[in-house]
Amino acid sequence: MRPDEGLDHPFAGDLNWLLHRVGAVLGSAQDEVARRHGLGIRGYVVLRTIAQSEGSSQLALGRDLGLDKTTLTAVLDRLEEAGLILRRPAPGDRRARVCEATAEGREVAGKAAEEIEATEQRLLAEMRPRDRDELVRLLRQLAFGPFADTAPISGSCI
Amino acid sequence: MRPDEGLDHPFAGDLNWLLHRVGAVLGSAQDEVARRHGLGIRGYVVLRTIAQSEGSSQLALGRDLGLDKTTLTAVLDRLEEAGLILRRPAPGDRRARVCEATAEGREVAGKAAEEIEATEQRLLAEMRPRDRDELVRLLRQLAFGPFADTAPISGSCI
DNA sequence: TATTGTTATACTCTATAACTATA
DNA sequence: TATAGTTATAGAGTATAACAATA
Repeated sequence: MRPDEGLDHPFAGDLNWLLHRVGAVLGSAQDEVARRHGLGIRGYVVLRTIAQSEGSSQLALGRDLGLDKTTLTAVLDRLEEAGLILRRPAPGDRRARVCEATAEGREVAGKAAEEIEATEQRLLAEMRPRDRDELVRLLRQLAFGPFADTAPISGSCI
Repeated sequence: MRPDEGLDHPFAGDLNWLLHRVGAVLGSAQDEVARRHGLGIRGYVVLRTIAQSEGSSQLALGRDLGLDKTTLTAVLDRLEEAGLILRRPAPGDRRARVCEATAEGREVAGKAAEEIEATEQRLLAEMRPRDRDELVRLLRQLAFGPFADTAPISGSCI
């Protein structure tokens, strides 16, 4: 890419547009992979989080991922129906339920993760690894800094 | 923010999740501003592009912004109904129509743009300007590099 | 009285395809 | 036969509020 590529585009300097445009291309490619594993990208994110965490409640899960509880209920319903997760009453608070991945759920999450990472590598093949890491570092700085305490946003594509 | 903030989060290293999370927080704040001007964030993006360009056809507009034609038709219908744009037959190709902003459309686009930029500055107050510029540069490298020729994606939040 | 989670409703958005008009 | 744009329809996703159970 030429260093000035895209500079004539009306939103070439607009952070929000760039985030959504790059996220849309990467996200739709990864969503396609997730669908081949019987999940959407959102189902994948939720399942993988559950598989990697130790029995967190639904509200805690929603806070971590920026999803509100009604959206999360629908996603968990599908994952549970597919036998990928279980919901158990939380020990110590009978209002809450904690989610656990089943053995099959962990297997699906792991296989999907491998393919989804490969998809990212393929799409980012032209970018220097150092730039990719820097991009992640800068985004993390926002996501876990000033943006960390934002209320859940459902229409967030994930 | 501590340098290791968020590193225990299951998706702290996932580029796609970070893009969507940061985009959701920034995007929903800017969408709220756009709504106060009678637009959504997508209507704002389309209107501003039209206001800054010289009579481009609808398909060209869609290609620039990554929107497909059916989505764009609906957005343009609302902008035209609100008196912010006009659609004229394209000179030289009577199938096509070119879009132009009205005086009111340019005024609304300009005022909304000011407030939307201020919103970004407020949310990014903690980030060094150099880092913000680097973030935009890296995203642009993808958006106008390997991602440039991706087909329109409607479910892209913008 | 507040919190966890579910359900119901209406609303918006999207995808697909069919369609008109023109090239 | 291909392209620019519109319309129709069905499906998915979302937001809001109300609700049950528990704290």
